[in-house]
Amino acid sequence: MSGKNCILVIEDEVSIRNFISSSLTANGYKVVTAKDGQQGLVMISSYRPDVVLLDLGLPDMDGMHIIQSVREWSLVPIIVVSANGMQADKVKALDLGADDYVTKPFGTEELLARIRGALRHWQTRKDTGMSELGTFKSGDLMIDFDKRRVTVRGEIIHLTQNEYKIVAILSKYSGRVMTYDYIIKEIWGPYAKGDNQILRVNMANIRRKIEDNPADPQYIITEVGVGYRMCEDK
Amino acid sequence: MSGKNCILVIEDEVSIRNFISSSLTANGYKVVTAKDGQQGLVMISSYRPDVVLLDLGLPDMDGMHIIQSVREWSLVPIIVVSANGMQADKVKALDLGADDYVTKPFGTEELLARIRGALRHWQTRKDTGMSELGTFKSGDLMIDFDKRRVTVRGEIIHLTQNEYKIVAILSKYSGRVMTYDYIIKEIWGPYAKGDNQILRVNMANIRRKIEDNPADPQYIITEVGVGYRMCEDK
DNA sequence: TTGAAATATTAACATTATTTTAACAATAAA
DNA sequence: TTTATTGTTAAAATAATGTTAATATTTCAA
Repeated sequence: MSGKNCILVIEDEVSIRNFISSSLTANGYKVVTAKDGQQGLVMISSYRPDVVLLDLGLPDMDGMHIIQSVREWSLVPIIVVSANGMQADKVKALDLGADDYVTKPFGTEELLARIRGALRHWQTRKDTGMSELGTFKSGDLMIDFDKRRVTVRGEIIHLTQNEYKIVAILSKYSGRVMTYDYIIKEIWGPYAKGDNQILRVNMANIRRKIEDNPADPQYIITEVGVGYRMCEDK
Repeated sequence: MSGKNCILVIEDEVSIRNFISSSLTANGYKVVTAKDGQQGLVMISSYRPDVVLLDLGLPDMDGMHIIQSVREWSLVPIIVVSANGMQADKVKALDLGADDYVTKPFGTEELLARIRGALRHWQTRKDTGMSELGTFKSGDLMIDFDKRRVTVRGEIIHLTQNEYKIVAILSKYSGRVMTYDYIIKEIWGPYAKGDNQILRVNMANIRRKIEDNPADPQYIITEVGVGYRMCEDK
């Protein structure tokens, strides 16, 4: 990795901007900031940051609009910063092409983890021309996409077609939240009914098969109101 | 190696039969004898010896015919005993599937060496299977791609053209799920009808031939909705 | 060439696996 | 607490696969 990774922080509140800025700088990132959407869009195109941290609650411009604009010409990872409880916003942001989100209030560790995740994904997408290798691994869980085989501690786990598809989607984008809607459309097609009951049943079955304690899942985490997230390898 | 190895001696001359029999018994082998071809064939199928010692000059039946008959259903090592000078016979016997030969007169040491060799080959073929390029092995199942020969526990399994192709495809990519579509296109060409009925019938026939319990297959596993998978060697 | 044997294909039905629905329990958010 | 969301279970409905037998088709030897 040559040089520091550059993070653009788009955030109107000075205190939060400073907090993020110093946290990231202290951890070896180069940081640039923008105090509103207008300035943010300009800086994305001029600075070409490696990651964008975007507060959804900006004064001058709807955050969704920024995501949309950027996605018209760039795939730079966008991590959305949203106020707690605004679940609908998270879903919408992810749908529009945001890569991940953190909820206020958040700690440095969480923020750094998300940024690392975004950078890693971005890197592999650039390196391998997507198609992230033939296997996924997280803890004792292993997925061999070539063989279409899932193992936990070496034991072969049998998954049905839909179960496998769900796990495959989640692990392909591990570390990122995949919205219910996205997963459902991916498996049952665009005309599937909006309800996520089937997905819930499938998830229960998957967890029964891959988790030590399905009531306290370690691999697939629920993000209430948003979707599921596969943990990245530790 | 549990218990003694069993050697079947097919030989019409009493003196030679007794000589061989006592030599082998003295060296820890279990020996059964047959005095003609007819009796020999019966004993191979009933006693399942580990090695067959076959005199080519039998009164009732051409030795070549015995080799041929046995090779239709078993790979048990056959050591041919031939009169000196019958070079053409040796070649023909080996072509038909004999494993080795000794020429009369022979000594105990030579005979024992040949038997040990045959047992060793047989054992490694059974144990490590593969090792030799061009073969596949999983459990008791062995496939010799060069000879186009499939055996289960040493017994030769006759597969039809299509059955063999299916097994060959699956074992070539063992451990990986091969989709119905791929297999069908591979065998019946790109314009085969999409239905997999034929494949299902073929699979039923294959399993009846190679599986201990076709209702609970150990070698070829079905991945519902996807395809079939040949188990990797255990 | 013919006819028996082997093989391939088709069709009908049995069996099994998966998906979906529904009712309710547990948990998290407001 | 109250409500919304998610988890869980079991039964019903659906779909996929296995199995058998009858019917073509091919192969091969006389």
